[in-house]
Formats: sequence, structure tokens, C-alpha cells
Amino acid sequence: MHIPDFGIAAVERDTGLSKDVLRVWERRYGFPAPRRDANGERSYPAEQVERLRLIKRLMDQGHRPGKLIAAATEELSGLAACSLVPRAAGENGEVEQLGALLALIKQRNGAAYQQAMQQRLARQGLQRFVQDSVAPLTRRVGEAWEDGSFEIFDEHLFTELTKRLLRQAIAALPVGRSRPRILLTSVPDEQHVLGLLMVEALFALEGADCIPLGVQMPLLEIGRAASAHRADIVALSFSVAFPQRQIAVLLQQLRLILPPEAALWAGGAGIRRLVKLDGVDLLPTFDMALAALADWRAAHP
Amino acid sequence: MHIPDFGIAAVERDTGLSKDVLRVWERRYGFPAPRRDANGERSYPAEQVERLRLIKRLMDQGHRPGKLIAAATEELSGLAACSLVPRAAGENGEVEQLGALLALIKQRNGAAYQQAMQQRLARQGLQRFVQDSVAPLTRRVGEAWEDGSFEIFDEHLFTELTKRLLRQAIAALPVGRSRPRILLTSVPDEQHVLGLLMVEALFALEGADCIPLGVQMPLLEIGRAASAHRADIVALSFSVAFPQRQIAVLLQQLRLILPPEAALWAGGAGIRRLVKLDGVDLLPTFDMALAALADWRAAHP
DNA sequence: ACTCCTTTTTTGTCCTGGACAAATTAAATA
DNA sequence: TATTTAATTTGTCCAGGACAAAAAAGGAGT
Repeated sequence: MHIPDFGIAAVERDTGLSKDVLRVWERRYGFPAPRRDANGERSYPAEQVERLRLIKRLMDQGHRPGKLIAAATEELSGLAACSLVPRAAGENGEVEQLGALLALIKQRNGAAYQQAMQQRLARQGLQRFVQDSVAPLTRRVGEAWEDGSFEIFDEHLFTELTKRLLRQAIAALPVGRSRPRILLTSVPDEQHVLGLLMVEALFALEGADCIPLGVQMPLLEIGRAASAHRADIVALSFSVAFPQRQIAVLLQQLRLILPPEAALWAGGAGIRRLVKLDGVDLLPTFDMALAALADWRAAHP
Repeated sequence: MHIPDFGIAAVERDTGLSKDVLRVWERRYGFPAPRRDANGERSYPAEQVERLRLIKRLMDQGHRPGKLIAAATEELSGLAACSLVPRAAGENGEVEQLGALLALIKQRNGAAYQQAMQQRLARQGLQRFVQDSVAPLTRRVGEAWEDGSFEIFDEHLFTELTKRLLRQAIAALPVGRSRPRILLTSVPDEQHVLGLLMVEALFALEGADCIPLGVQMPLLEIGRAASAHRADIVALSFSVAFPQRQIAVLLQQLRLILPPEAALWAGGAGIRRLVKLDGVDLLPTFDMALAALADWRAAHP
């Protein structure tokens, strides 16, 4: 079976590497080395697309492209080596349980995973379920993806099923009617929604009035939505995969677009490395988010 | 309050128009006409970004860029005029009810919308709920967005809340264990998920074993997932907004990637204008999708 | 008037190769 | 060992040309 070659647009879609990057890598490093079709346009064999995807994965993990492209195929070793993050001791029972849940996904047994998680939710209650089950699981899925033991579609299945659990749990809560009114969304190009759902669950538990707008809102629309819904707080989420360099400028631009009386909160793994920004509250952890909520209420009696 | 200018990357993110398109429009039509920053790079005033968004909206509706850019501001009239699609007579009571539901979204009363829809679901049952409530509502939201009476964030809120309802309803169904095993997903750049959820609901009602992988799966990953899950059918969804010219080549490429024994089904409003493709089943309506499911079962006893 | 075929215009995408600034690493200094 | 400075790496942007696929316009035949 011969998989046909990919055009440059298809490679961009499938790898997340922009056309500019693909061309400049070819010029500088000699890789990728697509052949040309009848019109002189680049035509990438599936094999090179796979390799590009691997390189992208390792880059998101912190490696640099120059090194990765130079290395022949021993990357595979460096790949596994770097993800040996030692796990905190003393929680081995818990770790085992989470591992068992991940194994269910790995076996592609979605139904069993869903059932097991439902039980956990009932046992722990929503707050601890989010903080002690969903959040650590998400982290471990990320690690498993980085070290190659999880395929992308395993991650997708995990995400999809977990999203359902969280949404179901949120829908079961009484509708929040008290302040603050919190608008939850993400900027364009940021499509990870799990973090947003987790924080929505926590806020909804506290009785806040959450307005979930889904992901990928253009900045100007976020501003309009905040006015139209008279939101007290606009909460954004940034995943690790989001291009770091853009986050700061993006937040500052949004700050200028938003009504001054609306607070701007940013959370997610992507903002860990960020320094302080004027008029933006950076909330890297759930505890900080809950504390910020309490602070807001104290300041707005 | 002065909203700062946008860089070309920000405009691409917020409007969905590629950098290439933005530059070539400027060269050909003289619009947009960004000023230049200190580095000679394009810098788009927020006003022009808004206008670009409007143009994009009208283009998705079928208008051509050359005309739109030439027209000064009378587009606003042409905009409203074109969406006067006469509604089918005889269903006015039903139309009224749907209109009332839309009005709830428009009033930004998410809670009331959710409650009303829940009632409808209980009354109609899932199948009729999908076909007679969700599908027509989705169509009307699309129309409302095109003629400007819905903001983008209204559409996002509608989508988000409706997704929740559908997922909840699907989760309440007994787990499908019988054939066929259907893998549901969409290709990269296609992020509309409502159609996928609607069809999942219908398939799940028929007892099929649905594997929801969420949206935006790279083609090669879809192939792998189909093998790993031993899927009988891979079902993809394309919205109207998806670039038409790419759909056919994309489907043919995926056909070659998939195991030959796996069927490839494509649905959604985006495939309406498509002609027949070898090895791909085009299913523009829900009825056709259900018929295809029945056919599959008849052929695989 | 309507359909089918051909020609022209429109429009998006791709190309080359240069430039530069922000981020990162390496070197040098206190 | 810290902290500043120089060098390198790397992503993004630019200009302007080219081309093919899609859409519109024109023409011939039934």
C-alpha cells in the first residue's frame, strides 16, 4: 500500500509547522527534503511527515530543532530518556489507580474508562475529582504522549471522554446566579478545553455565574462578549502547546480591548514561564484561581 | 479608548484570512491598507480588522471578494438582503418555538435556553430532538450569524450549550456494543463538532459502537486510529466554512491511508456541492446516514 | 429559452531568497 | 558563583512573480 505524498498545506495542517518554517528548515538544515511535483511544488513523502511530527513533539517538550534535525534516529532514545520525571513518593496507591485508568484508554476500552471515572466522581465529589483525578490524569496523558507510549488518538479519546464527564457534572450543578459573572473562553489557535472545563467546574461549585463560550474566540469578539454579558471576569486558558512568545502580547492587547472594569484572568500550563503583566492576573494553579475568586468577592461585597 | 493595531499574524488568527491572502489583496485591490511599524511590518487598525471579518463572513455566504472590497459600505444592505430565505409554510407554530429558543440565546439567558431544550428533549425523544430541534436550530443560527443578527459569541454560546445537551443525552444511552464500530472525527482545520455529535446520537440510538475522537485529527492519525480500534466505518464531518477545494483531495488521500476494509463516510453541510468520489460515501442528510447504517448491517450479517 | 462547451477573468496558493528581531546559548567579566 | 555581554539560533515577515483551479461570461447548437 502506497500512501501518497503530502502537499505543503497538508503538512502544515497535520504537523502544525507553518509553511514558512517548513521552507526555511529545508533551506538551512536540508530537512525535510520533499520531492517536487509537475508544477515544481513541494511534495512530502508520508515518512518525512511522520518524522516532522516526531520532531514537533520533541520541540514542544523543550528540545531545539537544530539538534533534533541533525541527530539521525537516536532521537528515539533521547525521547524516552527525557521523560523520566521521578514521581512523588508516598502516593503510590493513588498513582497505581491513575495508571489503571490510563491503561483502560490504552486498551481502547472507552466504556470501562467512563464507568470507572463515574465511580470516582461519585466517591470523591466534583472538587476533589477535578483536582485529584482529572488534573493529574491530564498531566500524565501529556507525559505519556511525549514519551510516545500514547498515540495522539489515545489522547483524543481520553480528552473527549473526560470532557463529557466534566460537562455532565457541571450540568448537574444548580445554575450559578451569584456574582461574579465569569466568561470562560480561549483565544484563536488555542483549542485545548479541558483546563477551561476544570476551572469552570470549580467556579460553578462556588456558585459563580459561569458563561462558557467554548474555544477560539477572536480577541475583538471576546471584548464584545464581555460587554454584552456584563462579565465581571474574563478567564482564558493557555496550554503548553501554545506559542509562548505570543501569549504576553496577546494578553496585553486583550487588556486594552476589554472594558477596564472587567478583570482578566489567565490560567493553564502555558503561563507558567510568564512574568507579571499589568492588569492581568496570572493563575497557574487551581488553588490560586479559587483564591482569586475569594479575593474578588471580598473586594466586591 | 484606543485599541492598538494588529500584526499580520493576529489578523490571520482573528479573521481566518491567511497572510498570503492579506498581502495579495493589498497588492491587487488596495485593501486592506495597513500602516507600517518601525520595522516596516504591516500594522492593521482594529477598524480594518472588523471590516475584514465582515468581508469574510459575506464570502462564506457565497459572495466574491472582488465585489465586496470594491463596494464601499453599502455591503451592509446587500448583507441583509441576501439572507431573506423564505421559510417553509405550514410549520409556523414550530418555527415560532424555535425562534423563541433563539431569542433566549440572544438575550444571553443561557440557563433558560438549557432548561427549555431539556424539556424539548424529554418530550420529543433523542431522535426527533436531533432531527427536529437541534438541526433546524443550527441552521437558523447559521442564518442569523450571516445576516448579522447574531454575534459570533452568541453562536459560540449556543454551540457550547447545545453540545452539552447532546453529550449528556448520549451518555445516558446504553453503551453500544454491536457492530458496526464507528469512529467519529474531523480533519485538522475543521473544528465544528455539532454535526458530529448529532450523528453520533443517531448512531448510538441504533446501538452502534461509537468511538468519538473529537475534532482535528491529522490524516495519518485517523488511519492509525482506525486500525487500532478496528473500526468498520470512519465518519467525518465537514462544515460549510471548510475550504471547499480541499475536501475532495483530502477525502481521496484519506481513502488511500485507511485500511481498505474500513468504510469512509463523509457528512455535513460542506459536502453538499461535492460530486461522487470513489470509495467514499457522501451522506449529506441524517436520513441518508441512517439508511447507510442499515445498508451496512444488511451487507454484514 | 435552455443546455453544453469554450474562453476569459478572478482568486488563492506556492515559489525564491533576503532580512531582521526575539530568544537562547556561550563567553567574559566582576 | 552571579551577572553582564557577545554570538548564535530560530521564527516570522517581506516583495513580487507565477500558475492552476474555480467562477463567470460568451457562443453555438438543440
